[in-house]
Amino acid sequence: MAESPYGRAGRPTLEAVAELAGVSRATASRVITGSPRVSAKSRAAVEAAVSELGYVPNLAARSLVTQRTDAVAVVVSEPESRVFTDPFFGAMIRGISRGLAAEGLQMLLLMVQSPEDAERAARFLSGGHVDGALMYSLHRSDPLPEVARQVGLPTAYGGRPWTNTGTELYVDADNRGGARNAVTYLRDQGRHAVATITGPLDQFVSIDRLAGFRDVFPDTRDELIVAADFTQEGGEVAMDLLLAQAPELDAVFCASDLMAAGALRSLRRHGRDVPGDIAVVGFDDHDQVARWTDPPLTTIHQDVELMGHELARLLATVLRGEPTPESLVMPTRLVVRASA
Amino acid sequence: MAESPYGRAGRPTLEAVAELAGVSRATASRVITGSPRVSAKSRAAVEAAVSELGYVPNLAARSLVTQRTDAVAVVVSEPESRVFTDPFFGAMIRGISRGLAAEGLQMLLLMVQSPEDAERAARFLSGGHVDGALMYSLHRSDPLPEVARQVGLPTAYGGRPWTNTGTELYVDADNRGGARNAVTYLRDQGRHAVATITGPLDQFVSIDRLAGFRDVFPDTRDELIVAADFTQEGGEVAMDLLLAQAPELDAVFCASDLMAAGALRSLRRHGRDVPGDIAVVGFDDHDQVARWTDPPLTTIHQDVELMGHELARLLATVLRGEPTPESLVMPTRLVVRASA
DNA sequence: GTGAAAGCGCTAACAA
DNA sequence: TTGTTAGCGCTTTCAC
Repeated sequence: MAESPYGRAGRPTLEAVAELAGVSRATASRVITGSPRVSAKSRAAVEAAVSELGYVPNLAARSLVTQRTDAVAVVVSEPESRVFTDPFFGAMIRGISRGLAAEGLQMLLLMVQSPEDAERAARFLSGGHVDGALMYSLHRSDPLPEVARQVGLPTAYGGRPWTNTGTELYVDADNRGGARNAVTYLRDQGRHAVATITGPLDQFVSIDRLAGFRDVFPDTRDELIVAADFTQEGGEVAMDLLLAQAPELDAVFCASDLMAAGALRSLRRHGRDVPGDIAVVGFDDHDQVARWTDPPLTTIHQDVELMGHELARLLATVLRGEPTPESLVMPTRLVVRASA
Repeated sequence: MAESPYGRAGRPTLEAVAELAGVSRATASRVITGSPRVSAKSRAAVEAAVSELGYVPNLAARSLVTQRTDAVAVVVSEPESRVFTDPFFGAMIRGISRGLAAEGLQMLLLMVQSPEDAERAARFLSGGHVDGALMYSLHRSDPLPEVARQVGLPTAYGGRPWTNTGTELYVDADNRGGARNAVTYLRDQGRHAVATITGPLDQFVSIDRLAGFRDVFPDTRDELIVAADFTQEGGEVAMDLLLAQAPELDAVFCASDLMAAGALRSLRRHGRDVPGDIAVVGFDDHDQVARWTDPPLTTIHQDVELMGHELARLLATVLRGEPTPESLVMPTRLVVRASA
């Protein structure tokens, strides 16, 4: 009796397909991989065999020889509470997902919440299971970019990365320009005691938005600057603090819509009218947030989904071996609603 | 000159480790895989070589021979807009992620939004890249459970699956009991024109919650039952409709907190007092929603994160080859706040 | 255009 | 305890 052309997992192997089609394994492989050097006859026979057997290539075997996996890891190392609360993450993943799909790449989402997770993720990234990685919302102490660099894994970043060899590929929003825009608008409205609620200052996104604020009000005293964590709760607490230590303020620029929503809550609680007493501007322009706050939020618009899409394209370009593309800085714009 | 013990990707192979440690590849492999049949001396030598070289096993090669990947796919086939808006998904993934991590399994999240995505996911699941799959929030027409069944991929479901061979493993909440509880509470409060806003009726979770409602009010007329889509917007529109076609209603049971939040919005717009004119009960008890609505939501509590965790454990048990565990139905309980 | 054969990097018998 | 050997399922020269 002949050797079984079925793998140990019970699924048909290329061997089985070749046998049924009456060709060699090599020819069957050529058909599967879409090589042009196959006769129409062989191709038809192999295709028939594939569908009759329900053959699906064993990806481990393939990637062992090709050294590729056609899969890309997306690393999100942020407390889960934020990932599923802040629309930013969803929009980013949506864009990445679509971009990757368009390039024929499978997206694998790795959520890293703890040092053990980071360890596991590092092993995964190093293990040759993916051709490249996408990382975003990185903090200064995140170890994964260094891991990727060491193992030579092609990586693209959402937001400017902390590692800086000058060769990192990234897609960023014009955070500084956007912030400058927002704060200029407040100033032009005649506000002169303008405060800001920043994100965590171990992220460039926060640093850049604060820099934009300072471009307009370089001499702002410390009482008007409070760092929070991009969450609604954080924004609310920060606003309480601002109100306590600088009661004369007449405007606040929040580095995210969610924090702005929290600030609005605090202001309502304190009986301050928005924008009458205090003007509020956010950053992000998330549909789910900015249009639903009371009053609706004046904010800086950025197209996060597009950023995710471009990020995926950038990495795909690198993976195809094409000349390294340029990093991208995406434009932002002010959207005026009722809060300022 | 000797053959290079470095793989084509430039990373050291087991061969290199073995050579540096002065042992055979087999012994090196034993150390890596944690076999006890190795002398302390060899073990030390191999471990030293591993860390000196920064060796990481090639997972494709390993899984080609072991037929395992130690990775599990989590399939979420729901419009992305819901996935990142409804806290349910985040909580579930968080629980799964922790459960899988505790079992030493890598989680791979596959988001399926379109038929092409489903196609790609099907190929991925069939390709031997994962040892098992977790699927939840399934609709009747989702093709992936059947794919998993056909290729014999161990799978566990969040919520009762539509495929029914009697052998499916699942973790579900006591949806019917919870709904019954909620509606009984409303009846006991003296409400007699009780309406309900259901989820999509191609999901068991919606069917079961509606069944619980009917357990208490079997003769409810059609005007008091409106199907929505689990979103806040859907809940709002559904409430508008209810108000129009059954203006006498004095209570409404919503099959999710998000829909309840939408209903509250509609009621406020129509100038109806909650709970004075109309009592509202939700389902889920999401921290991020139920405690923040105005008024805070009376709702049915379920521990979604725990469900995710148990789901992961169930699958891990199967993957270890242990006797198939029992499916789980998790308890729910009524949490009374201000809306009813 | 096609097949034979080599080998990707690893684990797991089987011997020693 | 250790090494030798035989593959896992696939792609890809290299001849024909």
